[in-house]
Amino acid sequence: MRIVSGSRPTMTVRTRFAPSPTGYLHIGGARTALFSWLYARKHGGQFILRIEDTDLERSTEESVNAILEGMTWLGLEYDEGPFYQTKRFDRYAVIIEQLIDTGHAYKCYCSKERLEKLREEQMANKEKPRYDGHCRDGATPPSADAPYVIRFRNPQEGEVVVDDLIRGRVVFQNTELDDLIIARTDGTPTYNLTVVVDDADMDITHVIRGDDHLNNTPRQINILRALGATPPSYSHVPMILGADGKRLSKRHGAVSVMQYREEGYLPEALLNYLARLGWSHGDQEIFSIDEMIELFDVKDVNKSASSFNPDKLLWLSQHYIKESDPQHVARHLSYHLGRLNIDPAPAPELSDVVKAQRERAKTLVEMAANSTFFYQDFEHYDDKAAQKNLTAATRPALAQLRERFTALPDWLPEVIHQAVIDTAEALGEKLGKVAQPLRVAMSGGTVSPPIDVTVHLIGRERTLARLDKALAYIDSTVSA
RNA sequence: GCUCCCUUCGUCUAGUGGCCUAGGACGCUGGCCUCUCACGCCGGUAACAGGGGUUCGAAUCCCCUAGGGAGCGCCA
Repeated sequence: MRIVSGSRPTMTVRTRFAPSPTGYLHIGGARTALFSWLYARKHGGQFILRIEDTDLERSTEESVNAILEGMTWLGLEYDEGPFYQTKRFDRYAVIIEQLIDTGHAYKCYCSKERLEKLREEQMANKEKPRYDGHCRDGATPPSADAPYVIRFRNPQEGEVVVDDLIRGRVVFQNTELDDLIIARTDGTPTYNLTVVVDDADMDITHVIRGDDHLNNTPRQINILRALGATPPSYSHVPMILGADGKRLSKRHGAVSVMQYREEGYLPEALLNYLARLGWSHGDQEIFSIDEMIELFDVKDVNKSASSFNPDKLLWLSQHYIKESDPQHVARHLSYHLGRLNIDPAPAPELSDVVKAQRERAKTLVEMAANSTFFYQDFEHYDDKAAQKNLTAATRPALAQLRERFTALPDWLPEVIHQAVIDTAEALGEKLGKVAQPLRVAMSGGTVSPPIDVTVHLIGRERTLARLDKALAYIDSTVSA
């Protein structure tokens, strides 16, 4: 017998993301979710969110919330769900009963001790550890109330062919598969059963998931067939490695999606990065969400694992900060300013600050940190900056700037710019000799947007006050 | 150990027998621009894991080797 998985072209595409709530939404899961979401969107189908919480020991509500929060931040909205498997136990029980009735499943009374011993022996004999079918052909209960699990009676002959959309044709011999447990001693169903029942019940047409599930696929197809259901199409996406080529873990830095928000990334930057990790469309690097939906195809996903490259993400981050609508960036930036206890409500307009800063920040965290002086007076000058720029030699320039600024008819960048140039010319100095001291007086340090833009944004009143402060500072250090 | 999967610059990748003395991007790097920091622009660096075939011709097809990974749970 040959069992082949295939797609059902006549049905509308329905994909799902099915995380188990045992932690936050991580990068790998987010990419799988993204691919599933893109595929559904591209084909005008539905994307379903299903929480696989059958492991009562490890599943937590906090994890569920963290996953939901991550999905929301990324903008991966689902059309149905979230469905919780723990709320479907009755349904699984019916299916398990059905499998027993049709002879596709049986009660197994083997003790954990026996199984453990069996496994050890097989390992010692260099065999693949697997269930030996002890109870497969009718076991007599050790006692009337003996505990038992339910096992799926896997075919012992033939092969299962998985026509994976990413890996191509993968063939498994049924002789390699053993009779897996589908219901625990306490009656609760296990993963391989619930995933199959749900995918069938929810009419999932395309299963896109991590390739750690590839080896489970033939078992799931066998259960599906026993149920008389048509297997969905499968796509197993390779895993994401850390920058060192090792499995991604906490020590590689951020693995949680929400941590990227904390670190100042725009969701579209992360999405673009994740999309390009394993998937490509020619030489194109930048994809808007709409372009991804239009161009994505699971067939174009690579077969090999890829390493996470923080530098490239940073590049994309800067790209989106630079190219996105300033209002949009401002909304995300205000979150980070809030974390610095800065209220961007008073002047200057935050989107104007974004326009001034967007070419010199790779993340919103960086932009927020470099923008504090627009909203708050700084306490101290940077030592080196002050030593070099706030001196007796630069005092005349600052004094003259104060005079000219006071007299300006309009407070506009062009006019301010001209005033700085005029000051330099009047003193016979190069522009930098005037602009840089002014910059330090305005920002407390040596880095800021173009000086005219900076001064303009700070506003006349505060500009004059900061010039006064700088002049006083010079006087105090010179006389000291 | 067994089964399954993977292998192009440091990294992400293009490439589906001739367009490849292998293209793009990130990074690194030389230069230009410049009021700081940046942005931008121009240039450079660097790869088909190894070995056998098939073919007039192979990064592309086949085989072997090596390396990496996943699975083998009353986890998902």
